[in-house]
Amino acid sequence: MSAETLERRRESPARARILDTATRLFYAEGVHPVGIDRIIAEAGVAKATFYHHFPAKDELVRAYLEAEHGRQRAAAEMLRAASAGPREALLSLFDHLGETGAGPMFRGCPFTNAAAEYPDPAHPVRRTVAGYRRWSRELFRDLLAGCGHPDPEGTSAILMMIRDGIVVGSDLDDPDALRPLVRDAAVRVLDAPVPPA
Amino acid sequence: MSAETLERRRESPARARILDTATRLFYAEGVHPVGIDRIIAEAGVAKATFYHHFPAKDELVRAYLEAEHGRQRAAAEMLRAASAGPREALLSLFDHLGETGAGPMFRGCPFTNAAAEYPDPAHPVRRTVAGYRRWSRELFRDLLAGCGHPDPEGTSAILMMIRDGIVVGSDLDDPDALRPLVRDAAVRVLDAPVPPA
DNA sequence: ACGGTACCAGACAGATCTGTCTACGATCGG
DNA sequence: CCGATCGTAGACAGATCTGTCTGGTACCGT
Repeated sequence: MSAETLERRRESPARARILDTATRLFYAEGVHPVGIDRIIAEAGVAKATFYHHFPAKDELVRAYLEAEHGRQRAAAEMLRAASAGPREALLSLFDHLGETGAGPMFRGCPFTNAAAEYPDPAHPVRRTVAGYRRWSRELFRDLLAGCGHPDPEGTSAILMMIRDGIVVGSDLDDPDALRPLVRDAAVRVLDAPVPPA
Repeated sequence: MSAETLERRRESPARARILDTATRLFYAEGVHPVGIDRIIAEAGVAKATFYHHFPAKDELVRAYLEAEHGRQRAAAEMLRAASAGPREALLSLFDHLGETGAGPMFRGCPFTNAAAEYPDPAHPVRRTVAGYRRWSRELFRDLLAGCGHPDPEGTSAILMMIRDGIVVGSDLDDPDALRPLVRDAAVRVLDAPVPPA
């Protein structure tokens, strides 16, 4: 198969319709409860077309998560560019997280939600989730290093805890009660004295 | 139906076998992927017996979560009793969380995992999850109030974020790297100056 | 004009799943 | 001894699900 063929296939409007529909349904209702039949019906696509673009449902799940990863990378890059410095970028990342979590369509983190449906850590979907989380943690770490934090490694892991807590809590508890605490939480972790250890 | 009948039914060994098996399988593999047929086969119980004790699968899921809630209540009470004061109790709760997360069978929080499989917030299973989270948050709040913290309300919500971050991270990232950071994270949140707000 | 590719429509196999049902044995209080 | 209850074993209906396959249409580069 030629490179142009692969390229054309990746840009196919049918493929885009499948991926858009899957993104909407997977995020709103979960992966396993949403069947292929439903996706192709709502995308207006034939079954053969679906299996032409995606060899199996799991590959569609992976593509859904990869696309989400791409969107988050772009959003993070925009926030970083609009911020005065690394510390402001970090804090606006958390503000953004709190705002997203208070939106009406928020249903938690697509990655952790998907991971909950794939118990096997060796599964390709789980590896995709792991890749996203690695990127997220490294983003925190690099911004911390950029603003001269004495412990970027450990603090990035603790910021990751805060991040997970915001997305889980915004989904399962009251997101409006959580939102005003988001920046406070990040600042507490950022400005706390690092233990001697 | 008499009160004794209900009591006998609740203590039935067949019911206990069903619940134990369901607990093991639901936690390890998720709720939807584990079918009734598999549960009754591994529990050594007839199908009619299952539907005699549980009107539907969702009720079994609820019972599984309620039982887990009970175990966590007992564990928290033990830790509280063994601690010198509320602050020590709080910190040992987090230590306990980190240790559990590093165990070989750890698969994340049973409640958030179950919630990820039930998108509808009005579903009985989701209400059960919400009840557990309310209890957990109030436990934090009361311990904070007990050790004279100036902002038990907001800080309990931030500790809840840390809690969620520990269970998610222990499942999806490297639990052994996370464990030494757990107490540090809790202390940073506990001892940070409360913003003027 | 022709071959390759993309696409639609839908039947189909084979394997799930939940929940109901029949039929029968064991135990135990009254 | 009798009726209620608890239990086992398993067939069954009805609705899923994934992935394959057939058949036909349309475009596009050569």
